[in-house]
Amino acid sequence: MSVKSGSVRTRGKSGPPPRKSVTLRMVAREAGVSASTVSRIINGTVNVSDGLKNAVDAAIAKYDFRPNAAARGLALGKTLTIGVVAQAIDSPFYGEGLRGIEACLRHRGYAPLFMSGNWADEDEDRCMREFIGRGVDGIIVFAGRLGDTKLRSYAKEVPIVVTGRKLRAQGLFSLQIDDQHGAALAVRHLVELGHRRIAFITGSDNHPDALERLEGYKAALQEAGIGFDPRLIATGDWHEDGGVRATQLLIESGVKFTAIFCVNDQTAYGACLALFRKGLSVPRDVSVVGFDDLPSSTYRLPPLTSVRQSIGELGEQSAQAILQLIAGQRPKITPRPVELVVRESTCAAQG
Amino acid sequence: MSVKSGSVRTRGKSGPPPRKSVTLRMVAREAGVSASTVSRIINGTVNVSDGLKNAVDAAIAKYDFRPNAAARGLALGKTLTIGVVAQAIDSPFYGEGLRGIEACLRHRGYAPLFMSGNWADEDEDRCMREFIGRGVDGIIVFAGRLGDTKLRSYAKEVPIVVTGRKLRAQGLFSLQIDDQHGAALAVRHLVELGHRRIAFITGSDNHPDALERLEGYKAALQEAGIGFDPRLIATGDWHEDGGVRATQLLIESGVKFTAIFCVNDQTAYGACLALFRKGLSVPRDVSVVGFDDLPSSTYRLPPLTSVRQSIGELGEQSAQAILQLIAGQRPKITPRPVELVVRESTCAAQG
DNA sequence: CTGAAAGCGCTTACAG
DNA sequence: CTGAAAGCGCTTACAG
Repeated sequence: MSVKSGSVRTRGKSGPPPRKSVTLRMVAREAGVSASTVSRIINGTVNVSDGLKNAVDAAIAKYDFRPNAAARGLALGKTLTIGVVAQAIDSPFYGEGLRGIEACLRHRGYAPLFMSGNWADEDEDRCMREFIGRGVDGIIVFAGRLGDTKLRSYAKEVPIVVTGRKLRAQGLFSLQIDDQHGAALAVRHLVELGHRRIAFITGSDNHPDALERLEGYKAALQEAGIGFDPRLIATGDWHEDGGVRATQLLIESGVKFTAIFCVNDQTAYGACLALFRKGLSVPRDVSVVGFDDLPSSTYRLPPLTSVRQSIGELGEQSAQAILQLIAGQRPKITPRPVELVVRESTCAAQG
Repeated sequence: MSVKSGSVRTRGKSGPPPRKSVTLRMVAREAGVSASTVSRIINGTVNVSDGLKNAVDAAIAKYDFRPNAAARGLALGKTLTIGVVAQAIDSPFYGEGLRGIEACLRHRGYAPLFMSGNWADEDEDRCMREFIGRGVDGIIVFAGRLGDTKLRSYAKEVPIVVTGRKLRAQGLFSLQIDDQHGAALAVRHLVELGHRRIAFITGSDNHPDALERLEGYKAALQEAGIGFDPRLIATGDWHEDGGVRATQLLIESGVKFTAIFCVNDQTAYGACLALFRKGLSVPRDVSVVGFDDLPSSTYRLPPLTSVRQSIGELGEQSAQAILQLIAGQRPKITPRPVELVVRESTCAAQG
């Protein structure tokens, strides 16, 4: 933090270069018209003669003029910026969603402002306030955990789109995938392969998604006439590490199982590693199914069977929805249904 | 895109809620002082009596006042925003870097504006212009590929930090890791394990990082008295898929090898999968080493031996550097040296 | 069709 | 210590 005297001495020279901004007025003077006219031409809110348009375009090009976004935002009351709350920007899950959001937004002249909630309520709340202070035109809460009440109240200040809830309100839209159905798909697949002792590794802290997936697991079991055995349920943390630990516990508990359904792919990666450490082979000894179908699941050893939810697409849809909300329309968007992708981490039960 | 008549009818009601912004003046009136004073109190640029301060704080709290960032930016000539150019936001490599950047920035009141260059010069260039138009206070080009000349010219308009180059100039700072040394570390490790036929899968399009790593590979080989065999060099694309294809080609070419050094971890993941498909076991039949040491490499089967460069830390350092540049200081930051992390994808050469 | 003027909400020399 | 005023760069009714 301390500044060496040498650099103090030269600070004047090493400082930031003078940001000589080109303004609308300079362009206007060059083109021989008023700033208003240039503004209108740029925004296409007026019809002008080709000659005039060319003159203005030339002036813009000459000065390499780019309108000041802050000034524009102030005058317009909007910033062409969308706040995006995710839990962690480095996470295969969020990464994919953010890519979808960015891709969609960029085509419409909007830019995303990303912030991480770090799986903590206070952090997520801070993100919201920061976004509102920055005057974003809308906020996307991607797989967040902020309470519905809080969300509803923020929605009074700025349009909000959330994923993973049923919540609807004025200026608030939510997009939800069918977790329960997806989980049932996974378990049915295992049942069809002859598995009867199927473990489930859930996520931490009773997250709604985990609860729904557990319901789907139970439903599919019941459907197949298999009794629910609580000893087959272990708790992870949505990350690889939780999958490793939960699987170790499962093995050490001595309970018998020939397959594991994991609450998400990262948990499944961990489960596979724990199995490997115990000398168990996937799928020969234990079949494993994940949920999400992250891009990297194709490249796992063995490639992972998983329930696909197109997170990238969900991101795109969230972006579309927030833009519609901003435009004063009610979004009519439904996420694509989940589907099972069978790869090589599952096979028929032994014997 | 079309709007159903039903929603048109109710548009007035379903539109965005009136964003009744609380302004400095309202707070000032409430507190019985002028806007100037409130502004000064908020910014801490003045000493006031406790009574006055409390009154103002109360008024701020009462109205839940949050200064308008656009107005602030316009008046101050800065936005407290840093543009970050990455190639893809969904990528384990960039994800880790962006997390580091975000974490560091947030503590200083700055927010990152992310955009993806998509490995395309034009896209990256567009990001730069967009950022400048939005008046970001600085730009971080994280593992970008924009030409040095272009970068130098942009640096005249706004402070820039780039990773992966030697480039230095007024308002420009670069952070570079020692690719060559890292590659040599990997190959030496393989040589020590008795490998003599070591393949190298490089990245696409002669990216400088790939070139440097190739140099390191050659140097370590020479050091060990092993001749360079061009048939052992294959080209990937920095992604899993390229690793798969390159490895297939290597195998099908009939050239003998007992180890593969990959230009990055994702390529190594692909190599492992291709090996698996051909019935070859890692590390028993072929040892594999990656570069980056992505978080997920710990959880691969088998856990991957890799050259660690702390990308998250590099992100943090870039953020620190850009902040220093903005403050008019010359950054004095050096990335942590790379190191080899030995896991289970490498073992002694057979026979 | 085009320009002068006011205004977006904040900051900061400039005077008291 | 505090307020009135000007200014940041853009947009847009309001008049010609």
